[in-house]
Amino acid sequence: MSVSIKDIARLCGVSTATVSRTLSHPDRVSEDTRAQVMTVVATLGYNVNSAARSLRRQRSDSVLAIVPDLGNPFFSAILAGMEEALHAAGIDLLIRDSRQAGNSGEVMLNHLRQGRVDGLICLDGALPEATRRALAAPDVARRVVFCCEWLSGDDGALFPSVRSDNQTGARLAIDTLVGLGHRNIAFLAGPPSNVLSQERRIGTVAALAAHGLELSQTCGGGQDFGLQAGYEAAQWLVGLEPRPTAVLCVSDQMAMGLIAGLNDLGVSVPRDISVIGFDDIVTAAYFRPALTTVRQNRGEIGKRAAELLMIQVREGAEPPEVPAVVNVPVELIMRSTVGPAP
Amino acid sequence: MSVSIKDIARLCGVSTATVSRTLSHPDRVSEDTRAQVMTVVATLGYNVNSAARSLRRQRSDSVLAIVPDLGNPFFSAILAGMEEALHAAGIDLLIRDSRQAGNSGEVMLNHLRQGRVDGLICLDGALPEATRRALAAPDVARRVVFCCEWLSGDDGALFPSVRSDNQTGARLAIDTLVGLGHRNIAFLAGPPSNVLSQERRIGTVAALAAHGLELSQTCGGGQDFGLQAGYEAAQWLVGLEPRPTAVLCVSDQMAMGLIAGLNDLGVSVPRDISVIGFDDIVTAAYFRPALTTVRQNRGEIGKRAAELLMIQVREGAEPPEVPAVVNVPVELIMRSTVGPAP
DNA sequence: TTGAAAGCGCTACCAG
DNA sequence: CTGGTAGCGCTTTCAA
Repeated sequence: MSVSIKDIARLCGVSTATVSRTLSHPDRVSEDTRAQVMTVVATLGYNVNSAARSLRRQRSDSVLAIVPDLGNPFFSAILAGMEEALHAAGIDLLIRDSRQAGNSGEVMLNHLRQGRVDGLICLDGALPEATRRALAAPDVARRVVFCCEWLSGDDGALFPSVRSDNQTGARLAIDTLVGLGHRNIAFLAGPPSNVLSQERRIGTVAALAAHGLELSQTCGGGQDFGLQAGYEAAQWLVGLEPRPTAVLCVSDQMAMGLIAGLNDLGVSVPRDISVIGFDDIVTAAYFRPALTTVRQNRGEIGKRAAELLMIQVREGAEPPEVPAVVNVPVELIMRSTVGPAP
Repeated sequence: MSVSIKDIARLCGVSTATVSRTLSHPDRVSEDTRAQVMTVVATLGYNVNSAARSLRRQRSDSVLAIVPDLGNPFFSAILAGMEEALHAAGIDLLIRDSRQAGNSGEVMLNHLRQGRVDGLICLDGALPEATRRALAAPDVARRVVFCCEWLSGDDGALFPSVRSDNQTGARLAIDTLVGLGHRNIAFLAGPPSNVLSQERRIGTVAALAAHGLELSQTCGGGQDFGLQAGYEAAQWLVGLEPRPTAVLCVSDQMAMGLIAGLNDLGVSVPRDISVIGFDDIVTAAYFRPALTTVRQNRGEIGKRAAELLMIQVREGAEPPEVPAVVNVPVELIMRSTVGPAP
């Protein structure tokens, strides 16, 4: 068995209460006592037992982030931003891939219900109906924050959320394309029911309308935002009559897959078709042609989501009537996949 | 406060011991009792308190995976493999990015020492000296397994590890290049002190020697295995005299960065220079030209590492004299970045 | 098959 | 500023 506060107390000739106080509230202990206890703690290599502390305190000081696809490098900087903010507050970040465990809903909820984590940061807006319902319970809802994605519909309004300014992102892209003479512009969506697919499409339609244009076509084929889905969309795109001269894609991975697919079909980007992605993942700059894309401020998104959760979870804090929705600004990064309309 | 076994016990007219038994050892309880308890459990929506259970059982049923860079999509399939194996055994997987928290060593160790996790799967072979020493303590060492990377030197022998057959991977690549007429072949390493850089370089040198050739040059510039390091290496490569006609890269990301850099310098892949990567991350197939690479069986690596840890951690199991080293086979995936020597 | 009871390690209350 | 002590929720002997 490893060393406990009892051992420290005995060696210091103080009570366990004093040892505990020294560790948790150093200011409530005399300087001498503190110094002595700290010395012995260091000497014996004592570590608090987190189970005991959690049981007693009725909180775990850790939160769980639910990511829909850890294989998408898009999420890494978001998680880094979260971790940094949480770490500063002494809170631990756990990470799970909701598509991986097989059961996103139960995994999330059980962690919360079993007290393994104090809160949830959910980056997955596509939750099964049963999970959505369970999340809506008041004592659960106040421990949950959404990030990047969110729940559409009435339930969505129950949770604070942090997201990029998706509609503005779409507008930046469309304005640029229209400015280059493109009139026939398509939108490549991910899963049709996904909020990001929908929101960015709405922004696209609105931006086109401002120029007196209509959205040429929307492809919403894929089951995810991945490369393969983009690759397959190339076939669809070249089959369109008249063929669009530009495409806004809902993710960088889809954009890269699309470009690879177009390439294989003998269509050149940007000569024949211009392509814009969304996210600005690291690879985008090294893809050739380098991908023009809407950059999301990923670190900021993660940080804000973590902060929101910490406020929300804090005991005594009355939940605001209307949960906050934070929109994080985006920015268009011009690279080499956009050119003038042919 | 949420519902506890006391509530269940009261409603069922049994003792808390019986409720606990029903939940943890259903077979040690009469069928009637079990049915009744289960019903009430479901009705009240009871969930075990994990802190209490961990405190009492003196184990957490969870393990921590330490990943050197979550932004590298290479790791996702490994984590998926781990999670699957662990989940089947009722064990929870926690994930941390060792480069992110600022302090890889302390983070890892504290989780273990505080009893938050029962074991560690470390994918990072570049640990600070203090951490290496701390890991070597017998009661710590038996709770640690390495995966992908490992500790070089004497400490390394203390830990079981699972890795790809790196030397064979290098040989497959070199044999292919030599077969295509390449005689002047360079190796692009990651951080020079990294075991993967070293091991794959050794395999490269040995394979070349088998053909009566010597390694032309090694570049070991980068601080990581990332795209930027590869991009920068392009400059180095084109400056060599005579210029190599082929390069084996220690990672796919570096290979892609390198190709982008060569592209920007007006050097064509594979016409002027052939490039082979290592890993086969998802993007490799969609990069253009599609990346020829040594595929690692990532799911298998993760699974085996998890299994090894579970055996190792199991109480009562005497640690074997010589910890296991598992070599997982690799495979060369031919795509479009390799051609005949100019 | 079941119940009583001890106790995992820690924190926080209440007295002094 | 410090000590005594109850108790967080659960599991596990030991006895019945």
